[in-house]
This record gives sequence, C-alpha cells and structure tokens, in this order.
Amino acid sequence: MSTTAKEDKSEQLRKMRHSASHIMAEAVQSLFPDTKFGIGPAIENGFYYDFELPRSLTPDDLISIEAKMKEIIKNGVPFTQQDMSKKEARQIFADQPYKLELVDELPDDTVSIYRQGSFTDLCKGPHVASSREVRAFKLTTIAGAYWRGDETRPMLQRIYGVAFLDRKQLKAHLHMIEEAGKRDHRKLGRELDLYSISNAIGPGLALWHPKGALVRRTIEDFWKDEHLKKGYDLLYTPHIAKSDLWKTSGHWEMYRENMFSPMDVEGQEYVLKPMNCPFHIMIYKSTLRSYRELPIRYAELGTVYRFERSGVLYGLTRVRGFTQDDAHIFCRRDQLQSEIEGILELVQYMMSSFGFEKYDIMLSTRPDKYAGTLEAWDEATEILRQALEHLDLPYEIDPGEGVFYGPKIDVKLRDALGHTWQGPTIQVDFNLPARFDVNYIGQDGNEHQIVMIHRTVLGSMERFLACLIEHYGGAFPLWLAPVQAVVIPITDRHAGYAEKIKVALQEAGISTRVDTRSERMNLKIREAQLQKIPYMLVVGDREEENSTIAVRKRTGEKQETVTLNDFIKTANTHIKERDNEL
RNA sequence: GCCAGCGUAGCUCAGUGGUAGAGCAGCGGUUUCGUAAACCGCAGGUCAAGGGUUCGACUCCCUUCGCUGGCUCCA
Repeated sequence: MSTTAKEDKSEQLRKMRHSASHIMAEAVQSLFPDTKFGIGPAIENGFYYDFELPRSLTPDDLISIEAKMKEIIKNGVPFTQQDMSKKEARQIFADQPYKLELVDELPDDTVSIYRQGSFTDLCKGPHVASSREVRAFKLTTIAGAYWRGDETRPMLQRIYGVAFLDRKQLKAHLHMIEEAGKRDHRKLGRELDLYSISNAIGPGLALWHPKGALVRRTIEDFWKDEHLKKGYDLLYTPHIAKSDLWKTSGHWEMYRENMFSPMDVEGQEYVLKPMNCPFHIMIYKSTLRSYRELPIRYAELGTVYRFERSGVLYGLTRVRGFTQDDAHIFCRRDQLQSEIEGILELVQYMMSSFGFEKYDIMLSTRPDKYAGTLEAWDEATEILRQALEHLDLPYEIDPGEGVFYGPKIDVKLRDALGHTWQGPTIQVDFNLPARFDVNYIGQDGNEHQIVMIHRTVLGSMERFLACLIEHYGGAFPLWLAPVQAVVIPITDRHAGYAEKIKVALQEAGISTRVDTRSERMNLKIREAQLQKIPYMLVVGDREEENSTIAVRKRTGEKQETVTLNDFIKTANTHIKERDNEL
C-alpha cells in the first residue's frame, strides 16, 4: 500500500470513528431525551461521547444503546454539514449548556454543525456521508469523566466504544485486549508469586516475595555494576528527614500534596522523603568542591514515599512507596550537554539490555507552576534539545510537562503489546542548587553555582518490574528469571541424584529448585511450565547411570541430554551475556 | 479524591429473603510413573467490616475499608 493510501485509510477510519460517536449520541438522545451533551471525539481504536444524564448508566443500557445504533446504521441516515453564525448556533443549542460553552469559545463568528437523523452537534467534522459506513463497532465501558478534564467541574458519564473498518479487525483488537489481560502484571505477580499488596500493610505498599526479590536483585546488581563502570559513586541515605530540609528545598511549598504528613520526633518535625535529592546535596556539600573533581555523579537505589490519591494506585506501576534508581549529577555548565548525552546513552544501553527495542522520547517544557528564571529554563531546555539532536534521537515536545524545578526528558517504554510506560527521566534542576547554595570553587578561585541533573534510567524498581512482567508475559529471559532451572526426578528413588544436581547448579550460580514431591513427572513439568521456568532438568535411571541430565526448555524445543558441566557452561554463558532470547 | 461496578475458602467462580457450594491449591493415604493435570479421603468460610430493615439477610438499605474500569494527577 502506498503512503497516501495508508493515510487515506487512517483518515477514513478516524472519520468513521468520529461518526460512530455521533450515532451513539443520537441513540442516547432517543433513549434519554433530556440528555445534555459534552464532547465526542474519535480516539485511538475507537471513540467516546460524554453525556449528562438523568440517571447512572448500567451495562444493560450499553446493550440497548448499541441496538439503537445498529438500527441507525442500517437506516443509512446521511450526515449533513452546515455553517451558521454563533447567534444561530446559540439558538439551536439553547438547552445544551456544554455546547453553548464551546460555541462561546470558538474564535470565528461562523461555526460548523453536523446533523444526522434527529441529532445535531456542534462539530467541524469531517464525517462519513452515511451512517451505513460505520461498520464494526462495540461499546466497551462506561466511565465518569470531568467536563473538560477539570475536577472542579461536573462529572459526566462517558461511554467508550471501539470501531474498525471491518469485523475481522474488530475481532483482532478484542483478542489483543484479551491477550493483554493474560499478561497483566497484577495477575502474573500473584500467579508467579513475585509480589503482593496486603490490605493489612496498606494500599500502594508492595511486598516483594522471594521470587520478585530475586528478579530485583539481578536488576540491581546489573544496575550497580554499570553505574560504577560509568563513573558514578553509590550512596545510601535515610528515609526520613526534618521538615525544615523540605522547606529549604521548596518541596514543602511545591510538592506538599504528594508528601505524607509529618511526624513528631522529640519536638522536631520529620517527614518521609518523597525524593532523594536533598540527601545527595548534603553529601556533596559535606566538603568544599573544586572544579577539578566535577562532574560528581551520585547514584542510589533510593526508596521514596509519595502520597498518591487512592483512586490512582495501580498494581506496581503506581504505588506510595517505591525505589527509584536515582542519581544526581553535579557538574559545570560547560559539562551539562555531554553529561546529558552520557545519560541518554546509558538509558539506551539499559533499555536494550532488558529487551526494550521501542521507546518514545519526550522533551517536557516549562509548566505553569515553576521555580527559577525564564532565561535559565530556556537555556536548559535548549541544552536538552541539543543533546537529543546530537545523538540523533527522535523526540517529541511535551509542552508544559516539565517538573517545577526544571525541564526534562522522559523516556516512555513500549512493551511487547505496545503499551507505553513512563520509565527513565532526565531532569535539569536550577532550583535546588540555588536554594541549598550548592557551589564549587572555579579555576578563578571564586565560588560558582553548580548545575544539577536528576535522572533515573529505569524509573523505579516497582514500575520497571511491572513493565518487565508484561513485556515478557512473565516468561523472564534466563538471566532475569528468579528460578532458572528446576530439577525433576522421575521417581522417588532419583531424588538423591536430583538433589545433588540442584546443589551443584546453585553453587555454579544458577538459581535452581528441585521438585522431590511424590508426584508424577508430568505434573511437575506442567507446574514448572506454568511457572515459566526456563529449564526443566529431568533425571531418571538413564541420567543417573550416565551422570547426565535431560534438558527440557520451556519453549518446547527438542530436549537434549547433556552432562552437568556442559549444562552449567552454556547456561552461564547465556546468563553472563544477558541473552534476552532465552 | 471523583463517577460507576464489584467484594462468597489460598486461587477461579456458582449461589437473589428460609441451615453456605464446586474445581484447583492444602492436608492424610495409595501409586513410583520418561516430558503439560494419577486415584481415594479429609479439612477449609463471622459470605470484606460495622450498623439498619425483617420472624429470618450472603441476598434489601446505610456507612467504612478494599479492588476493578475510567477521570484528574504521576516514577
């Protein structure tokens, strides 16, 4: 298909989805004549429309709305467009407060409306010619949504639908959703016994079970090794600090709603840390610094606590206590760009090591609420941009999405199913160096203010694990797998040999379990398979006699019988190389 | 936090006003087996918590907690 044909098709799809949303609105209007209409755009995979209704919708309503929509589609009602003055539009939408608000905000005096059947909407289009062109669709969910995304405004009821050019694509999409459900890290987290969140502990506070902890240790060891290689120093810092520290840093003022309430310690107020930066700054400031020792790169797997509103918590991706793979770089202005580039290279290396080939890079600019001067923001934003361009990395601008203390580069990972995950982030900060008076002595013998970078290359251990689980569908590559091999004796009399194999493998650094229950081998294989253990090592009479093991891979490849040493050698090679194919 | 839905055994789920059920997991036996589920038995629940309506509540109502799907907000 040519590029233009592709564009035509996606434009057609978009038009059709948008029209589907209008047809849904017409269906809702016929069922609820007093409906007040919000907006109803086409979105990725489908469409939605927001309504103010006399009562809450139920899933049964979706069925009747869908039936009504099919009727409208079958009747082939035409979509017609008309331009009119705002005055006329106000008359048409006299009993539609949300539409009136939109009319008032449009810049031109002439506005566009679309009609189909009994439904009229303020809309610039385009639409399909006839409702008949809307083919494969399905209403999916009902949700609450604030009018114009503003939580101080009324909450409307939103109906989401998916729509495609034909039934086959719709089916494929619904199937994809189902597959995604099987990879859900919350489900796999329990099934693979990686982590849990206990109500007795509190929502948003994760418990890492032994297997999750093993995966984490592998990630952390790799992370630490790479950071030491790249010239970072590793730190440990406490979890609480005096409130005054956060007043100096500006968090008290700018970040208060995300911090847990203070606690009283012998008359002094302390809070749980929402960030690691002030601690690293204190280490930097523990002595006088020369320009010669810059850049200083401090890295820490730092656990922070942030208050998140209950409705936003989600599995391991949105929690209230989490460990950032944090680092702060203290450098001179002239070192900033090369430091940023170094971080971007490290990010790329980390991402490919963990098997993420696709990611989107976003450059976030100054938000409404910010610290520092306009000039400083412009300069830092420009340096981030130059670093991205120098490395030839494609990126998009995310206007106003920077943090209060500086612009940032965010990396959004794409997992195996194309979901995006906010992971690595690189943030320039000119708030803290000023507030904490972070300096170095320059060549000229005078004090100069430091330039500070905050960055993570994974994001947080919690979110990154969630992302890995979903990316691999729980089947971690060998090097990351919490249990890399399980030894399966065929009968009880092979248990001793199996045990010996297990001990040898453990000693060789391969995470191994042995299944000596008096169960049939088939059951043990099935369970190991469901646990997605990379290697099942079956041992019976033949293996014991020849001092070998029968290697079954979870991929179902043909099994091989090898000696223990050969197995250790190949397994350890794959582990050492961090082979993501295995 | 907001809107809607949900909460029954460790897990997955039946049960709609009249004495709480199944499969898997667990435990006890029997079986000793060659690449994805052997067989028999046993035990397991303040039906999320608290309050109310009722002769009687898992079931209806209210409150709280938690979860799910969204909205808003973020590593």
